[in-house]
Amino acid sequence: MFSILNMRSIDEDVTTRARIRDAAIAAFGRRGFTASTVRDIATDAGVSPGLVIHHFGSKAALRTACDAHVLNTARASAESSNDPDRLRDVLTEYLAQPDDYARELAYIRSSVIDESAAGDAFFDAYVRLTEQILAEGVRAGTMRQVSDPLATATWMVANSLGLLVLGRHVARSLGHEEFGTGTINRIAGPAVELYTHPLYTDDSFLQATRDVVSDATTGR
Amino acid sequence: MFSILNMRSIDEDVTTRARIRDAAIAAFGRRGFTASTVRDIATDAGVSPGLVIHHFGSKAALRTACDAHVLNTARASAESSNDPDRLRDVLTEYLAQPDDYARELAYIRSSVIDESAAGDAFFDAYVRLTEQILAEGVRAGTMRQVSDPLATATWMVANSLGLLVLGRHVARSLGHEEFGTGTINRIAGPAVELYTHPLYTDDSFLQATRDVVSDATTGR
DNA sequence: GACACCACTGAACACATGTTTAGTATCTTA
DNA sequence: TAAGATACTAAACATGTGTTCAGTGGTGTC
Repeated sequence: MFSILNMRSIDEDVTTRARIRDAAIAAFGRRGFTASTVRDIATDAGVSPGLVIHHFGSKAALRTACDAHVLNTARASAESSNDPDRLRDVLTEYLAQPDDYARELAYIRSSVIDESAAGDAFFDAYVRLTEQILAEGVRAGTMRQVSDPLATATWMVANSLGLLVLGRHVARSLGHEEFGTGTINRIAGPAVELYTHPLYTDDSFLQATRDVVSDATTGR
Repeated sequence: MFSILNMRSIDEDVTTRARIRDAAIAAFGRRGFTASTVRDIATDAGVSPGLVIHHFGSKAALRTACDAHVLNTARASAESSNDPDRLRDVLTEYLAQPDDYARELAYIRSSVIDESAAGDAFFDAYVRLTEQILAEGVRAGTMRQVSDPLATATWMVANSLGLLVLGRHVARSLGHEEFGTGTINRIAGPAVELYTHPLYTDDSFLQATRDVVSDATTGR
């Protein structure tokens, strides 16, 4: 309850306003926006409920401030460098150190789950980033040209974010107490393995899938 | 509001109790458990709020009844046949006809997102099913033996369920109004393509990943 | 026909919610 | 130091919540 407050990932802004915002980020990430109450956030921040409204205007505006602090920061740093060599995959970076970025990850998770303009923007930016990474990989010869870059990038982003959203289940499935470094370490290998060595031994299932899809798309 | 009530996927149980349960399934799937109110469910079912409690005892018990109706049914049918040749991937089947199973899919989505024993059981059962499918594929020669079957199965389940959980984003990313048949048709090909033709042209990234993981696991 | 049982409603209850308000302390600035 | 703004609290308000309760009408049973 207290140990979650001093993580090195969030800058040490000690103003009361920042303390409230950080408590809200933790609450929204833990229980979601609707289930989090202004009173709980105020208690976690050691403050009266009225002060939360005084500083942010409303619970919805508080959420917007949290979005700006977590998501927009992550999104901006993902979009920051135009140099393809230095493209940074922010989410992967966060996921690589899940214990240090636990709050950011939890907040991104809940933003992406419930309807939120900031969550939408994050997902879309992440797809664009992945498209760039794919294109650059092809140019560099490290990746194969895929048939549908946009859909492939979307699928890969859904995979990464799906790991985050379903982290609790993934951890439990692997016998871990909670989602953390151990879970990531166990999953990363097999995931990259699937991207490196094909699961299927021939094209038959791919052909079958394409046949079904084209049947559904053209005639019925 | 009314058209969502007559779908062919849900059996035509016309008792009031069943009408309430179906309205609850729709509400929980649409807005989640916490955000759904007993009053809204009662209104959708054309009934007074008191009757909802009269039939199910409490909102929590109503949820349990919905779990039993949707998740346990799906899970049971996934586990039903012991014959590996007839293993049915229920979620894939649902996802193949997203318009027909919209309510079930939405309900599974929200069950898997928020903490729910039924959602946990569904995920775990789905991992076991995937492990069996992988093992059978290797035996039949259609799939390659992976290095970590449990982690691979967990990752694949997270991918499939991630597609469902993030369906809204996936649809938007592909320019679709909403998540439906069109979205699935566009995604299925590239997804199976990645399972068939490797993304990476050599082992270097896989090796790098394994080095990082083993470093983190052994010494620090 | 009387009785018990059941589905069902409308109103109320107790509590939790986001927000407002009146008032107090604390800080800033001239 | 005086004054005005700002940070902050305690209490109240209005509304929405899950649930309860008293009562009504219908249905089947002896």
